[in-house]
Amino acid sequence: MKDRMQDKRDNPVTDSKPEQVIEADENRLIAERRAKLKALREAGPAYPNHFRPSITADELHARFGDEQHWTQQALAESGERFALAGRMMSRRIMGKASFVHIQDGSGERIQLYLRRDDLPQGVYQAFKGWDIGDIVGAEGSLMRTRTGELSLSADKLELLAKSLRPLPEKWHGLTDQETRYRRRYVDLIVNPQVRETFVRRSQVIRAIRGFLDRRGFLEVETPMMHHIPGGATARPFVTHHNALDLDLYLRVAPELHLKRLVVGGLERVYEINRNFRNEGVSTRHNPEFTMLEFYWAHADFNDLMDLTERMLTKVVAELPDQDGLVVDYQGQPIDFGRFRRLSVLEAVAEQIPDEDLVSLRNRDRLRALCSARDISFEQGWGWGRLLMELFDVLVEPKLVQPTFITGYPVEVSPLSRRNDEDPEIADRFELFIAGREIANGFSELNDPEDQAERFSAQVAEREAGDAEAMHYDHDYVRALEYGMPPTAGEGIGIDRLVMLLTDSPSIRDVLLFPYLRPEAEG
RNA sequence: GGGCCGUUAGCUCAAUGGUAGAGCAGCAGGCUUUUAACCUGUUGGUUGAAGGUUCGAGUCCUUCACGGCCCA
Repeated sequence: MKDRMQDKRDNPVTDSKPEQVIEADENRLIAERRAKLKALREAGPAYPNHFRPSITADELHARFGDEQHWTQQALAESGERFALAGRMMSRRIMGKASFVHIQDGSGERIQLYLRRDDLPQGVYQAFKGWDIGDIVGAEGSLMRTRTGELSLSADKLELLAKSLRPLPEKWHGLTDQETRYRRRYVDLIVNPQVRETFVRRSQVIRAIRGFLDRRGFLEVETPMMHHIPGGATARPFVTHHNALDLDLYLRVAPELHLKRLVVGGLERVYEINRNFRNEGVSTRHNPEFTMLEFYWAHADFNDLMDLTERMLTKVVAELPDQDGLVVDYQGQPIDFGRFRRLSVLEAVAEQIPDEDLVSLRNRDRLRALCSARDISFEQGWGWGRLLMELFDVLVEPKLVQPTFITGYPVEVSPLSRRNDEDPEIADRFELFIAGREIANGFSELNDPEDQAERFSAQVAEREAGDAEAMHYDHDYVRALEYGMPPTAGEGIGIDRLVMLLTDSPSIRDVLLFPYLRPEAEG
């Protein structure tokens, strides 16, 4: 394999004629740049890799940004030299001198001051033929311009990589949503807040890892390809293993594997990774998305709520540039310092004044309430599922501030442990913020016989036509039969959490490459 | 899946059914501290695709593709 790649490399790229590689969306601007590239190739290596920057733009601004201290005179006297490499974002040519803004790997910009007579013979002339978008290297000393802008006065300048495609316009930038998602690389170049969003995403995940690691949780990776999809009620993607001639499912959740690990004695485990669900695409749903799932032996769902509250508070507090625990999301303040707790029944009763905790468990009563609100339901549904339909419509959108909802019916919680006092209720909670489900956790069902019965019930639902119902996982039941310690487990939707913490209205804004239909040919 | 909106130059946007334009970018020239630099000149289009109505379609109609928002 390596050899083949080497062969390709030995084949000089200069042999290919630009005319032969012109693609459908080529235009005059690109053709002009290709002609310049051709001239570069004839003059020597067109894509050199020897220049090494000594500092980044953000470091320079941090060190020398103080205009009072680092005056033009102070900078001139220091005489320190720096090498910078970055993409040319704007250019102002004034005869024999020019100003250029470059943007480097730090994401920041810094101005270069170029004078023909300061640069080696011919370099300034060559520079005038370069383009915005080209990546350049410059070396020189710092100065401050008349208007006070920190700039590098360059006496060495070199083209490091030619850009063939014009960047979006400097003032309006790139605003077309489709192009921004399809060409995320361009979006990242020209829209600084995109970079900030993904830096923040990384910080959130790092903070979560740190929080769990400090508490003795072990990060693990479990299979993405499952023989039996399980761990969530969702339609899976199907793929095929050729050599084994076997259909496999992309996982909808890592849950059952992680709990096998708890059986095996890894009593605090977590995984932050992708799940795949074969559902619609919207501002809140992407076919692949990132979940944190963690399992904690000798703890229950109440411990999880406490831990989740502490984790989210900590994550928000640790975010750089975050002042306090109140985060603004789409114009509404969200207070990560206060978490409310109430049951599904209480939450629904709050919205329907005439009902109480007893009447809301009556199946016929719930049917009537659904019908009155044009909420469709199926004949086989019990009180639990009917109640959840009401909850989804009446309560969920109103849960703006962080709220733990408890008291989920067992009917909609096939993997949760039953409550000791009320066997129709699961020891489970979900966390809602900004009207969205952020986390789902419960005391795990570790009774293998109960679990076997619930799988059977799910299989019956499948056979009745529910494509989202779970399959029977015999090995998982077998694992439980070896004995799983009492355990609590939880999943947190990382993408949705990051949306909240980056004030992003769409999940696509927190995914570097969100799913889009293929571009039309031609 | 349904409803509404959108797709015009590289980018951001105009254009009563009547010759497709502007700004930026580009190209040529000028300018040795500019800041969306400036000045002069100038190139650039299969108006998302395919049909239809019309003397004439970017504009009206149909279908399709892709996207956005809302709903399921």
